[in-house]
Amino acid sequence: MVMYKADDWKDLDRERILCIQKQLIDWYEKNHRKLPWRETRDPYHIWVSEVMLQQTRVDTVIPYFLNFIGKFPTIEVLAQAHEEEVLKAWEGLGYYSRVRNLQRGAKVVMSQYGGLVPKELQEIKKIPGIGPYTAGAILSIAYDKAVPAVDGNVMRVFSRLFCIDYDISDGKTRREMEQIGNVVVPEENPSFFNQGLMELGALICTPLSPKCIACPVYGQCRAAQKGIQNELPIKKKKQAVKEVELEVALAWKEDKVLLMKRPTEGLLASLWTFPSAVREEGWEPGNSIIQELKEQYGMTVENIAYLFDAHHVFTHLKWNMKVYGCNLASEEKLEYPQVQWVTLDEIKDYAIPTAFKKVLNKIKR
DNA sequence: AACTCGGGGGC
DNA sequence: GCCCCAGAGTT
Repeated sequence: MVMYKADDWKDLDRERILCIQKQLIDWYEKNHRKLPWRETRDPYHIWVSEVMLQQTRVDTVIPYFLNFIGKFPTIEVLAQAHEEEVLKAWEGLGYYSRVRNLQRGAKVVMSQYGGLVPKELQEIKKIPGIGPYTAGAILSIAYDKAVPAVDGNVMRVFSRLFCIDYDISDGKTRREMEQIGNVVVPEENPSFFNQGLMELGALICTPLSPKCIACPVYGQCRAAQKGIQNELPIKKKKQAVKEVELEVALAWKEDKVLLMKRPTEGLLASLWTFPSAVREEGWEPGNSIIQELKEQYGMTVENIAYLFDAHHVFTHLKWNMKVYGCNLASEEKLEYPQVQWVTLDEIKDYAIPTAFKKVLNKIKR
């Protein structure tokens, strides 16, 4: 069932590479989508778009990108912004540690690189949040450097174009693919070439039912020649989803509800949520959250009542949320900055993950 | 090398 | 409801 070895690219002749380069770049020039981050060569704007696109589809990213660039138009502004405001601009995008890395990166560029995104691969990779893919994307798109930018789209295209059956969920496969990228990326217009590969993966060479009939490199595609484009790429790893019961407390004081800032590491790091606790095995309903409020903040719950259920599925985790209304002992003092009483109007200023937005929406109804 | 980290779209 | 989508940091 193996088609070609992954070192098949060594057999690629110059003529074939030139053909793929020309057809892809021509196709990209005629067919690429007009997107906000394609209107600029500002390496910072490219950087922001690439970090967003690492995790989210184009249609979702567009409004976030415009808002983010509007609020933080330069590296300097981002470096000096309050983290709360930065997180708020990322609210709903997910993977919140990435935007904290982005801001860390902005600070590094200001302090170590005179405010300019470095142009050398070795240097740009040192910046927090910039790995092999993002480094290649910024250098090729913003600086016209002939380096590969291998993301999931590109690995899928390569696996089909060259009939490579390596498991793309394996880390070393990406390094193999990067070697291929090094061979095929042109000195002339590496920007359009790399973006062309990714655009092809997004529009034509899609994960399911690829549109080979419209593909500019159909004639060069070894998988299509064999009719096995639907069997590629090979991807083995699958994640199991764990289910947990999460108790959530809606603690009211007059018209205000209690919010808490989550720890700076782990799931939904640094975001604001209602107090919550994973239900302990064998505990009475409600007791886990009562215990959490007591142990973490010295708060005493006077009474508690089950309100409703909500659900949220993460990649590897499902929360079955049990939402409780509760009253705290009246004399509770809040000496923790990570604890706030907030009106439903003020809540818009806090970065709240989608899982808890769902709970919020149920309250408002 | 294995694990962690969100949320959305297609069918 | 079940399937799919990804790249970077950490350990």
